[in-house]
Amino acid sequence: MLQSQLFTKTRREAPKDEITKNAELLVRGGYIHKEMAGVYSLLPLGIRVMKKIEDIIRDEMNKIGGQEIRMATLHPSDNWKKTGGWDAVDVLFKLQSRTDKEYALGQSEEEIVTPIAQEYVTSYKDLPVAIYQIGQKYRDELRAKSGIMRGREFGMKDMYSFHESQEDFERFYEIAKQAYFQVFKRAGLDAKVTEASGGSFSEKLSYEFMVLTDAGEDNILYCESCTHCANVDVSKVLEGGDCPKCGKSKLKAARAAEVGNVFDLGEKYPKSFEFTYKNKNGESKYPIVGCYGIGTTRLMGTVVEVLADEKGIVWPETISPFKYHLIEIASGKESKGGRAEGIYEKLSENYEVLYDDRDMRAGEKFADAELIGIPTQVIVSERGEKDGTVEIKNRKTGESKVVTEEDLFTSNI
RNA sequence: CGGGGCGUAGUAUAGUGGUAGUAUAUACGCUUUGGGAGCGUACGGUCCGAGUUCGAUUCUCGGCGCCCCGACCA
Repeated sequence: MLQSQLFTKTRREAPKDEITKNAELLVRGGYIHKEMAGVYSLLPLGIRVMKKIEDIIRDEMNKIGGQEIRMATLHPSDNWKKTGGWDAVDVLFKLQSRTDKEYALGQSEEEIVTPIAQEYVTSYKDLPVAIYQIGQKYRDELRAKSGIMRGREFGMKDMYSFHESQEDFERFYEIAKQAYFQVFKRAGLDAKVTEASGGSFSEKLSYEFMVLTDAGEDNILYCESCTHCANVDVSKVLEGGDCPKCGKSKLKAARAAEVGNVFDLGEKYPKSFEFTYKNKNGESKYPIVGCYGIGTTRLMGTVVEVLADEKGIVWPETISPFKYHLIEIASGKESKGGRAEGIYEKLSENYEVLYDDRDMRAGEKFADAELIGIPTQVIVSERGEKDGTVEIKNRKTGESKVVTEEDLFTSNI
């Protein structure tokens, strides 16, 4: 894409109404536009990042047998009244039509997915099944905060699985857990999963996937020698205490952002909708339901928080809006055009390229490129004109090297 | 929801009970061109309502909005 055609542009100064790094950089870079507290629109660069995040999630969910659907976000109030959520869920946005009908905006989709599954799951042969969607969620938060980390409207992947037994749910949970780790790893994050809260069999399982960052809202304790991680509120060992799992290290305290979670919903929702299936013996049974969320918007914000440096955003290649940022430095009067344009044409046959063809000085282009954060910059100027080379600069490390155009086209860099 | 802070050009900021200033952005011209260039010109602003006052962007009250801390986060 030609950067001269990109309708957004960067801002030199941080907006006065954003303090957090993720919002400040994403607004300055032209990724997002704030509509009101806790509500942001995604601009061309932002939607590209979001789509990549969604594609990674989609890929991993499909691999474990998840089937994608798209549920309504405008919900009938009856469903929420059946489950009790209409009165119990305080973050539920409720709205009234001009004919006094009541609706809810989806803050989670059990009320919708359960009746859908009910229609098709009638036998144990139909189980297990996992259904997911990626879409917008609405929550009437008392206080939106931390930029895109906690909004009133946000993107989320939510999957729901239905099982014949608790054992089968837990079997599937392990599979989903590995898929979640893959998602976060592919998106450039190192996630930890909290241990189940308490050991009592009467308590339902609930796991949270955490990424260490000061921008998070949770305080956790974790072990550096093993995978142990627990929320401070439920941890039975204090900071500095021996790890209850491996005993090799002392627990460390940290701030973390919850980027994903899992809930064991048991039979609650099937019961609310009288959703039963027939087991092998012809008996009617309620399925066990599991719910798995990943906040896509929050994931995007977390990546910015964790990887950005003082110059701007640093995207992992997997979710960067473009693979290459081609920067033309037209130091001489008439060197503009020709060479860089040809490289752009050829390079964009195989890769996503943002081509800074704007008539600006080098310093401003470099500053913009650093703010936007595409991992690999390709700098074209008269320097390599004679021998057909360009400069490749790594956004993260700042290291640069000279490569031939041919090597660039074949990504042999 | 409790507490605190704040609303001035597109953006970021000064300032004043009496004509609102700077930077940046934008447009045009000339010079410049590997780290956010220089000069000149132009365009553009006091959140909304009420009150006090001869006069309110400024003071008072109310509303709306934004940020931060806390609480909350099936």
